[in-house]
Amino acid sequence: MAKPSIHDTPALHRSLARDMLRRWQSLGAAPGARLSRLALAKELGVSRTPVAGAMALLEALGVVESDGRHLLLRDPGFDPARLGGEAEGDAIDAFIMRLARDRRMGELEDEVSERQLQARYELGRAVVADALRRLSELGAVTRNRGHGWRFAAGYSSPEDRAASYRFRLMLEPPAMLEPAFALPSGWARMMREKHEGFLSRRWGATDPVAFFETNAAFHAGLAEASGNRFVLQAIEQQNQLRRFSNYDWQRGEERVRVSASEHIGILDALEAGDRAEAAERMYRHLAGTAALPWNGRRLAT
Amino acid sequence: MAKPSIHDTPALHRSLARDMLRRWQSLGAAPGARLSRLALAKELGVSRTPVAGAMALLEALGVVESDGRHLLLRDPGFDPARLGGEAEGDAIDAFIMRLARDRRMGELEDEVSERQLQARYELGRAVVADALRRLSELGAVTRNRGHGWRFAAGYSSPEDRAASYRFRLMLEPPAMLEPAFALPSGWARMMREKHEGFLSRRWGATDPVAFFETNAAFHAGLAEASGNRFVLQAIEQQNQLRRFSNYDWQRGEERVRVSASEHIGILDALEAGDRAEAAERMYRHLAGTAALPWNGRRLAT
DNA sequence: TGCTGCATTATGGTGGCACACAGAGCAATT
DNA sequence: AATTGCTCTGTGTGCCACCATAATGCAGCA
Repeated sequence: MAKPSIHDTPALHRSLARDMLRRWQSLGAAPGARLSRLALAKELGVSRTPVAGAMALLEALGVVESDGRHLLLRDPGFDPARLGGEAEGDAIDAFIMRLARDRRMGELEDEVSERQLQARYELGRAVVADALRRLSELGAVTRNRGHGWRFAAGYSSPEDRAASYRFRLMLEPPAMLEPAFALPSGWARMMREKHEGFLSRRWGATDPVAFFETNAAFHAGLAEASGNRFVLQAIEQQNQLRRFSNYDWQRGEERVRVSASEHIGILDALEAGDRAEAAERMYRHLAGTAALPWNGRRLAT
Repeated sequence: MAKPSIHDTPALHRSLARDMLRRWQSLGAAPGARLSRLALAKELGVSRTPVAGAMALLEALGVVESDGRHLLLRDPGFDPARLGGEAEGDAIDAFIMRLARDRRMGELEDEVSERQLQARYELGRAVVADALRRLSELGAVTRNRGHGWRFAAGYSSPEDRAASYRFRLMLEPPAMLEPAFALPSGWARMMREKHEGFLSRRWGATDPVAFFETNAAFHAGLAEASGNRFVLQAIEQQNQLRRFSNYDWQRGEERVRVSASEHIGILDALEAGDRAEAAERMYRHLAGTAALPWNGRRLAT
């Protein structure tokens, strides 16, 4: 087991290997090309050490060959996805999601201490502390004045929910009218297909989560297309908040169909080049969703 | 020196003491009133231990008197500000400000390691790491893939500056039209006085910083009045970003006068109850400021 | 000269430990 | 019965050392 394997290899090495592979493919590099570790290091903005590690990994996979001293590219067609860990969601993100799930299930008290969480989830101090800090920035959790943390009670309250929608109403429609607004090529088609999937398939048990993520990606994608990083940041934050707090997850099939077709309508307008119409539809979409009665139970203050 | 003094007393104790003092004053508590530590603890959402500490502090200051067993209120008029540490700016905040200043002075490289910063500023690792993480959330600094951090080069770039203003243009005017919008009583008058100070006084050397903070407080105050916590959060983030990156700090007297009078104009409209007019003026104010040529030097990419 | 392997140094994440302090139970006091 | 002092346990933070790994210097080589 001394050979470098895909697993148990430093994350940075894998990540660099993936990046290089992608770059070779997009540049159409031919097998047999000579590679310089030093040049690669400069290109990637990193020192030679991790580059050497990445190349060792690629050599073990037969993508690259070392004739003692020099590196030769052998199989540039290797699928980068096989290097795994693509969306190596932060350990912190993963933990936040577990917290969200357990909270939803009612398996987690309102008031917790960092130690409890450390023990319960078998995590290091750093991860727990970071996650709590991030959640507190979202407003999902607050520090007690003394010890411990408290999951914000009013967190999924109707007031917060309304504030969230009003906030998005201020941002999302105008974002589509930004002068720099431009969708990445292929994005609209990809999104459309995902949404149509929800309309044509029968509604399954795992679909609520899948639809939530599609929905989040839709809104984040449009925010990104606005070209304004602050808008993107704000929308991603809203997504994370909703992901954590379970807004809307239980919306039910009927409402999902409505949402999906509204999204598709927005895509229609965008592809027709009518951004004003798209913004208008976005406004109605958000306002309509906001006005829905919400079936969450009201927590005690 | 064994007596509890204002200093070297746990921050929580001081903070609780301040809170209680404020509450007594706003409730108009009379001297001689009996106090129960247990009741106070419940009120403050904290255990009896820190409450006891806070009361010991107040006793040392003569605000409260202990007849062996019971607590009596003696001097409810004591000025809470004398307890000091009011805006006990996080060590982290203070450090961030030092970084900002040194960066502005060009005394800090583009690329730094945590150790360097630790050594240079004689701080613990935790403070440095936290500060960098917070700055990275603002986008002011980014992690290198390997080791080290890099101050975002394009950070005060014209593009980012424009994005920031466009973001605020989307939020701030509509925020003033929110149905729940309501200014705290006295806020408008207080703000007006501050601004008029800048118009009437001669322009001094320390005024740029003071005006920046007044300006930030003005915008944050309006955001808060909107009643939407997401709006407030976004605006505060923008303030912190601008504070760090030194947008506008060197605007010069003439421009400050214009800004101050535009702010006063907005206050006029609000006090007249004409929020539509106020929002319109806010829009013009932001758009006008955004269009200013910016005299910052452009950093190399 | 430009690159490599090897060796050295520096970095940042992690875990253990200690300390100051918050929380909570209990007997005593009124 | 309510509240307090006392005490003990639990909590979070700072400090330190360790370790995997990234950066870098250097001699050798094409």
